[in-house]
Amino acid sequence: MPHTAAVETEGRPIVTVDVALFTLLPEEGLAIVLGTRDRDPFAGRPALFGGFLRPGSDGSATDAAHRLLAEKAGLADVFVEQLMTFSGPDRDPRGWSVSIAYYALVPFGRLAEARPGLAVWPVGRMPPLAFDHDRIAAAALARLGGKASYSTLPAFLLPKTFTLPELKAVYEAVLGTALNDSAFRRKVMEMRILEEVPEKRGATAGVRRPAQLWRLAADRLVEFDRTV
Amino acid sequence: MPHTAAVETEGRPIVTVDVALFTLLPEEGLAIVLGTRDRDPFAGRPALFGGFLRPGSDGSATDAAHRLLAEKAGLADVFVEQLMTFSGPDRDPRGWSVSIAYYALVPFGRLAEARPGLAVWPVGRMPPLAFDHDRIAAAALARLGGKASYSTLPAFLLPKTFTLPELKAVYEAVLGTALNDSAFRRKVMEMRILEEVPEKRGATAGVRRPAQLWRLAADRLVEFDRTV
DNA sequence: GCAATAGTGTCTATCAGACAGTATTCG
DNA sequence: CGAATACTGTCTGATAGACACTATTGC
Repeated sequence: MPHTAAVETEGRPIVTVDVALFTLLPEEGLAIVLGTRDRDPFAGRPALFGGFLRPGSDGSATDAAHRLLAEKAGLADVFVEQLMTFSGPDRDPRGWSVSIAYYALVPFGRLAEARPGLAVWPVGRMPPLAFDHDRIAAAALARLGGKASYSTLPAFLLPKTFTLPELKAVYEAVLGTALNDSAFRRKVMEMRILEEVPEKRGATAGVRRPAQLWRLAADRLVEFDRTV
Repeated sequence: MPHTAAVETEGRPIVTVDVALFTLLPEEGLAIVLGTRDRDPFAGRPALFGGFLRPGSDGSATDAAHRLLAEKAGLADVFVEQLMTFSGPDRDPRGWSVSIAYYALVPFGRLAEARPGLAVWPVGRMPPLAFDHDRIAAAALARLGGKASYSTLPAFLLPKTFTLPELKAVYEAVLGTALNDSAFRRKVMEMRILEEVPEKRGATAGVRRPAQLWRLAADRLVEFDRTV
């Protein structure tokens, strides 16, 4: 007789996975990318990319997060990290529910390949979202801001190669504060988190000196023992 | 027909809450407090304090964590914080499962009021645990060590009132490294996280000067913008 | 050469670690 | 008074911020 006999099958909560996707707008800074609820509850409302966990086809909640980003945002190979899990009787009108929440970061340029119809809002003026997604988005933003200063997290909002002024700008956008230029360069160089790309970014429109291109030395998120 | 098939096609995963409880042993430092599985799977094996989430009676997963600590460890009013959520088809032999994991901290003295029969193991030599609880315990330890240096977290391993040498010792135990005495005192004082208790701890056994007693100024966890 | 941005060098203030020195208790 | 631990003061080295300075491009 299998162990499963003892498993309680009544009274299990709804289990969903919800992903708060962020990008960096060239002008307006950090922004959230949202889908639209296509059915009740909250039909028509902007929402995180979410859906039911599918035991059987999903290998883990993280797999589900990637699947949902592919299905609902049209994006594959995006940086995803677990945020935390929200739960309770009232957060979903369909019943007692658990949401395993994730945040994800995508470079602005990659939105061209995303599903059409996504909404992008600067994080300062987000619309009201479905369910308790406002709360999840706020928690994701807080985590982003907290983790940015001691990790390579903000770099995942940039394309694979980037210049130091671009890297500094994205740290400033996520941290919400200006950084000292020479100190930033010094620390980033001392921490050896970057690899030089043998190429420079030529002057774009205006008149300026082209900047050295770099890429992350490690493909994964790296945490520092100090601050940028 | 095996029950597992029904479980997985039924569409909702098993949802449990598991709590890794830590304490501070007077001699051996940081230790984990474990229960014993009283039924299959893993009957007789040491395990975190865990059980099924109970929608209907639990108001949230955090409520469930407190309930499980009360039921299985006999402890109420313990510091509890969400760690992260583990999931997958193989982590529980009963089927595809989600575990919302928490860590909890209790002063050693309070174990006197706990349920008898709990096992306490220094974190350096933990036995093999049921399910994937080893992995959860390792993640909890990593989080503890990471968060200790910029928060009041370690203080929740001490009784309500404590001396500065005791506070320094618990930071050292959790961080696994020695701290500079005068720098520690300076920083703790500058951060104003402590309130003086108008009392001193008299010499216990040996010969020594009694130390000033303090308590946390805030009842909740406080995070710093620097390191201790 | 000028404008504009990229990148460097250096001074200084701040903060953490080292450690000597003082304080307070018990026996 | 000596031993032991609690606590303080001060020196020094490391690090971050400020900011002036140099470098490299387009026009």
